Amino acid sequence: MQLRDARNAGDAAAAILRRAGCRPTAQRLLVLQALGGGGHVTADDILVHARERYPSINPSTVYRTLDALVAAGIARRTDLGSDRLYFEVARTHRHHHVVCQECGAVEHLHDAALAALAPAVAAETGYRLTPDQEIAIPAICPACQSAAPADAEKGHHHHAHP
Amino acid sequence: MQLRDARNAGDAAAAILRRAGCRPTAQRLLVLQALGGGGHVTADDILVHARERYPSINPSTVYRTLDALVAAGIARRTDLGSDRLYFEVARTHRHHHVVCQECGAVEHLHDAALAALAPAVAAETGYRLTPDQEIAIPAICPACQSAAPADAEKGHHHHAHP
DNA sequence: ATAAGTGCAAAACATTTGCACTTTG
DNA sequence: CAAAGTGCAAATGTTTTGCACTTAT
Repeated sequence: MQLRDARNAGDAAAAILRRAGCRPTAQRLLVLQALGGGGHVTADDILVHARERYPSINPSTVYRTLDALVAAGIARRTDLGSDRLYFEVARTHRHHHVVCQECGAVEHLHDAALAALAPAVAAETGYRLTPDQEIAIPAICPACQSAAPADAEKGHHHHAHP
Repeated sequence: MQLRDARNAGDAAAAILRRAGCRPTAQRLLVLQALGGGGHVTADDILVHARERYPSINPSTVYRTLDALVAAGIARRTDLGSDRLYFEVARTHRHHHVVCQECGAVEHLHDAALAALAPAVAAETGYRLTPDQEIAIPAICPACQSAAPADAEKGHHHHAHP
């Protein structure tokens, strides 16, 4: 049945969880799987994904699992400028995000691209950039640039989160 | 009584409201006044300020007034990376924000300081920066740099919003 | 008078928490 | 079995909304 399937499919995932001191339950494997796409997802995205295979899973469980994964350094909580929290698999190297204001698409930006920022900020304000926080940069993605010359008001496409 | 006082003190403010097509009520003048400090405040900050002079003012009124002021271009809704919304008086020139992760202090950053950013973002991702969105940059303010060498965990000072 | 603005109570949200029950090791 | 994890229901905190009442013009 579903329980066993989920557990078998996620041998590597189970190991990841164990290493983090978490018991590999079906629910947690599904959360990890939803995160595994490499994209940026909300708790609700994860819940929806998990419910497909495990309908009884509860939001609390998703939130608690995410907390545990973040604490274990497996997941990362990311502010993308909206009112909800986003989560992604933790990467080893720091990166930032460009977020399309039209469709919500998100891309990574190497830390190096912001190299010039720290000195400029320090010079103007004396503030020092934190070495581990990510910066969310509102922007327009290439697809939306060509698709919608200037209709900011109406037809928000909202492609899925990439 | 309070009503008249508030109204007299805010002749210029009343004019601002009228120009925006808003009737200058005591409540709105107080919202404007709370915003007037030039800082970044939450709806609740404004509510607290307004209640000092007008105890019966309601959160809904603050929110509705802020909506109106934002729509009129008088106020600006600003994402400072927290879970609540911040508001400030709209400036004519675009600027960004550095936000101290230790105490919450906020400073402005001239758009020019980010001049190098747009080309770097375009080169790496193809995304184009939006001309009117602000970027919130998490950082550590000078005061917190010297005050707290490395106690990220405990003594969060949380000075008032500047 | 008429439209705009207000207060209140209730709803909408995303997220958190207390607690009893179930699962894992 | 004990500890960890789960579901459920209720609470949280911020923001929004419906509606009847008040105020500004």
